This record gives sequence, structure tokens and C-alpha cells, in this order.
Amino acid sequence: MVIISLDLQSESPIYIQLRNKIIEGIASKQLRPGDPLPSVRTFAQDLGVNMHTVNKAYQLLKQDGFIQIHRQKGVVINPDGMPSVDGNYLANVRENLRPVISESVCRGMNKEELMKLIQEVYEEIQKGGEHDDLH
Amino acid sequence: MVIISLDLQSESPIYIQLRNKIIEGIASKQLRPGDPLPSVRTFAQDLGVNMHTVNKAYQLLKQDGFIQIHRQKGVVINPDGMPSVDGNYLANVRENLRPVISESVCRGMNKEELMKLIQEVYEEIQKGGEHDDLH
Amino acid sequence: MVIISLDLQSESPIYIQLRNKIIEGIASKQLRPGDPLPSVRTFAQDLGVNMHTVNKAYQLLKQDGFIQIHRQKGVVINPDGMPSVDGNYLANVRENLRPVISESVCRGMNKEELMKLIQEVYEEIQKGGEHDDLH
Amino acid sequence: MVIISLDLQSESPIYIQLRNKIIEGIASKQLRPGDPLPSVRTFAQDLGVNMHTVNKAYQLLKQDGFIQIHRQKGVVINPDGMPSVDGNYLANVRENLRPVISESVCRGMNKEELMKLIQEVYEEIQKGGEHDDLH
DNA sequence: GTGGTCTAGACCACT
DNA sequence: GTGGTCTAGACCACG
Repeated sequence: MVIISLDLQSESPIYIQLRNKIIEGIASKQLRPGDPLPSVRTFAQDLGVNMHTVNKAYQLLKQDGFIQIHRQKGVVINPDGMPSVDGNYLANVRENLRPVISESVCRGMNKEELMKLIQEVYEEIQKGGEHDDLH
Repeated sequence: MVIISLDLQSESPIYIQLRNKIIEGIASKQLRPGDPLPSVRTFAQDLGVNMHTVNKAYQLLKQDGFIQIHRQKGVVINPDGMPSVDGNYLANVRENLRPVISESVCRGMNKEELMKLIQEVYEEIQKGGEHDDLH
Repeated sequence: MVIISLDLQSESPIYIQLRNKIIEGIASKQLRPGDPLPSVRTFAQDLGVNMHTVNKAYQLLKQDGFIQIHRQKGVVINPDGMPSVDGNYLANVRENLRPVISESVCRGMNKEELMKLIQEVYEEIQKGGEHDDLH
Repeated sequence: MVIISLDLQSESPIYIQLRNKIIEGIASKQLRPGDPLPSVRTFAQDLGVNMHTVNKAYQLLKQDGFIQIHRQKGVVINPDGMPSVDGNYLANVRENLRPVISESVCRGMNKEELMKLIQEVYEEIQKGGEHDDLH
């Protein structure tokens, strides 16, 4: 599995960063449905954080359907596929996007520049996974 | 000035919400450079929040160059124009966008759908200001 | 507020017991929408358990819409009303009821006895609140 | 014997699920007093779970008088009849029912709806056995 | 003072 | 060995 780097000084909680990193891993196909994730304890040790912090990230991911916490196999990327884009999620994303886009507009970005930026990030995410298909 | 609605149960701090709402106001041209903003005290009372909270939002906005705070004239949208898109800001946006886009990808949105969503939000923001150009 | 008794020896986790007790309090109208709940710390001290245990119960209740965790007012019974009976919840209840009812059937209870038992518990819950309308 | 489906991601332990499924089988008369149950080993293999897990379920069932375990004859549904409804069991059921009923009340179910739900589940259980009286 | 986050360390149930 | 639960104690952001 690819190295996950956390910013322990960041304002955003570690468990949120971890959650996001794992989601990025899935988006970039470095992690695929059915793939195992480390146990809370070993992962915590590897990352240099507390067990509970990893657990909190796992609980979030489980709640949203990204992973399964299995009684036998441990933790795996949800083999039944990812959660879908429901109305609830869409509303959420819109609400998250609003301030970001607003600020960009204020700062003078036009629609084209914004679109280009989004596209760049989009491709950056996909590119993250093309180097190692094996993990 | 248009009514600002805050979600007091939201996970995001009130002062951040307030900051964002004001930025949205600027983006939608409901607030224009030179426009006055309420004093910390009256604004706090109108919103039903703590004075410190409004002050914190103002400090953030001032720091980023969105507003100016004068002892006599009070608070105004920066008449010298808005801050620009510097490398620092761009890097920040990218970092904020990554998890959102990643999750959308995981949930099965393709690039076109994502672009359409962004565009919708973009236009939604601009539309917010077309009703009352005066305030 | 009425005394809440927890069984620290029980097999069911304390935070689940606490969650249930609070729900029972709402069902019996000892707790009404808008009523405040103690802070995690004071409640923990009153109950003789750890802060995190109370917090976990609160998080569960918040997640299901029974309470709101308010930035200003602290924790309150959801003033906008209780969550409704959706399909998801119904399916859940059925799944929980199945083994209980099955075992009762095995042990020789007929439908009438079962109904009577349910009714008794139902009225027991409502009766819990008739003594003190004030809290 | 009818297929038993276990949810390996469920929060409730597998051996409890298994215990309950067998009790449901008895309640629906798919399993009758004297009927044999698979040996621990074969059952474990069929279900794809650990031998200890099946054993634990059997021990629980034996303890409550639902099954008998003989060294030679193997495991059978108790031919001397099922355990009865004693005060201990009743108190237990009431305690289990309380939170479920409370939550239903909170969510706005009235007594009639609740009764109807119970009745439905009750009949669902009985219906489970009408297809194959033989096994 | 409030909840949110994080740590360290412990016990237990489950498989 | 796994996750689940609980404790004690700490720091911080928020209001």
C-alpha cells in the first residue's frame, strides 16, 4: 500500500485527513473493492498516531459505506461497491463547494479558469494510481 | 442587506460560516467594494450570536483583504478591490478540492457530471445577487 | 431530571444503556423537545462514568435525530420533533423483534399472551412520565 | 434443512445470530423436537465460520434447554419439549422490549401500529415453516 | 465552560 | 490477534 502522509499540525483533525486519504486511494484505484486495510492497531503504529484515531476514521468510512468491518476478514474496501450519489450527498457537496467557489469568484477567477482548475485536480487524483496497479 | 442564515448546529464554526456568507455576498455582487458592513455589536445582535464571533469573522476577512476596518468609518468591503489568486491561495484550494472530488469520483460521478455540478453552483452564486442590486 | 440508573455490569455497553434511557425519557414525556440535557462532563460525573462514554451516547442520539448538539445552548432534545418511522427503521425493528418473538413462540406463548405483554410494556413506558410533568 | 444466512458484518456476534436462527427454525416448525442438527464441524464448514463459533451457539442453546448434545447421537432439538416461560425469561424479554418500544413511541407509532407490526412479524415467523414441513 | 480531538493504556468479547 | 468498550487526563477551538 502506498505511503499515507498525515499533517499532524493541520487544523483539520487527523481522523478526517486519514478518511480523506483512504477515499483518495479508492478514487485513484490504488485501493479497490475487496482490498484489505490494516488493523487499527498496526495502522496506528505505522502512522504514528493513536489507535482510536484510526478507529474513528474507519467508523466514518464504514458509516458512509466505503469500507466494511468484517468479523473474520478484518477491514476491507467495500466489495459490494461504493456508495452512490444520492440527493443527500449532492446537497452536501453543493454546500461545501459554495464557499470555495465564491471565494474564487471574489478573487477574480472566471468560470473557465475555475473549470480548468477542477479538471486539473480531477486528473491529478486519477494519475495518483497509474504507477502501481499492484499494492 | 440580505438576511444571513447561520446553522448553529453545524459542525463548522459560526465565525467561519459568517465569513463565508459575506464572501458569497461579495461574489454575488450583493456587496460591492466600499459597501458598509454592520458594526460588530449590531451585527452580533441581529444574528443572535456572540460579539466575539462576529469580530473573529471580521478579523479573518480583514486578514485576507476582503474588508477594511476603520475606527471611524467602521467596516467596509475593501474599496481597493479584492485579493487576487496567488500561488498560496491556489495551493490551498486544490487541497480543499481534492477530498471533495475524490469522494465524488468514488461515488461514481464522471468528469462531465462533476463539471455540470460545479457550473450549477457557480451560476447559483451569481444568481443570488440579481434580485436586489441595491441594499 | 429523573434519576437514570445504569447497570455497569450489564453485557450491553453503558453508552447504549444511556442512549436507551434517554429515549425512554422522551417516550414517557419526562423529556420534551427543547429540554436541555446535561453537559457531557457533568452528566458523566453524575452517572459515575467517563466523559467519552456519555459523549458516545450523545453522538448516537444526535445521529438519529433525537437530540441536537448546539453551539450555544449545549445539548437539547430535538426541538424540531423526533425522527420518523422510515422504511429503514422499520426493517431494523423487524429484525430485532424476530428473535425475541421466535423465542417466545418456542417457549409456548401464543399470540394473545404476546400481545398482552407488549401492551403492558407499552403502558409501563407511558406511566413512567405521569408522576412528574415538571423536571 | 433450510439455508441459514449469517451477516458477518453485523454488530451482533455470529454465534448469537446462529442461536437465533435455530430458534427461529424451531418457532416456524422447520425444526421439531427430536430433529438432528449438524455436527459442530460440518455445520461450521457449511456456514463458513469457525468451529468454536458453532460450538458456542450450541452451548447457549443447550443451556437454555432448546437442544440436547449427546456424545453418540450428536445434537438434537430437545425431544422432551421446549423450555417454558418462567419469570426470569419474562423479566428479560421486558427489558429487551423496553428500548425498542420506547423508540417506536418516540418516532410516532401509536399502540395500534405497534401491535400490527408485532402481529406481522409473528405471522412472518410462522409462515417461514409452511413451505417445507419435511427437511 | 462547552464540545472536539488526541493520547496511553487497559480489559473483554469474538473468531 | 481483532475490534469494541472504557478510563483518565490533556489540550484546543469555540462562544
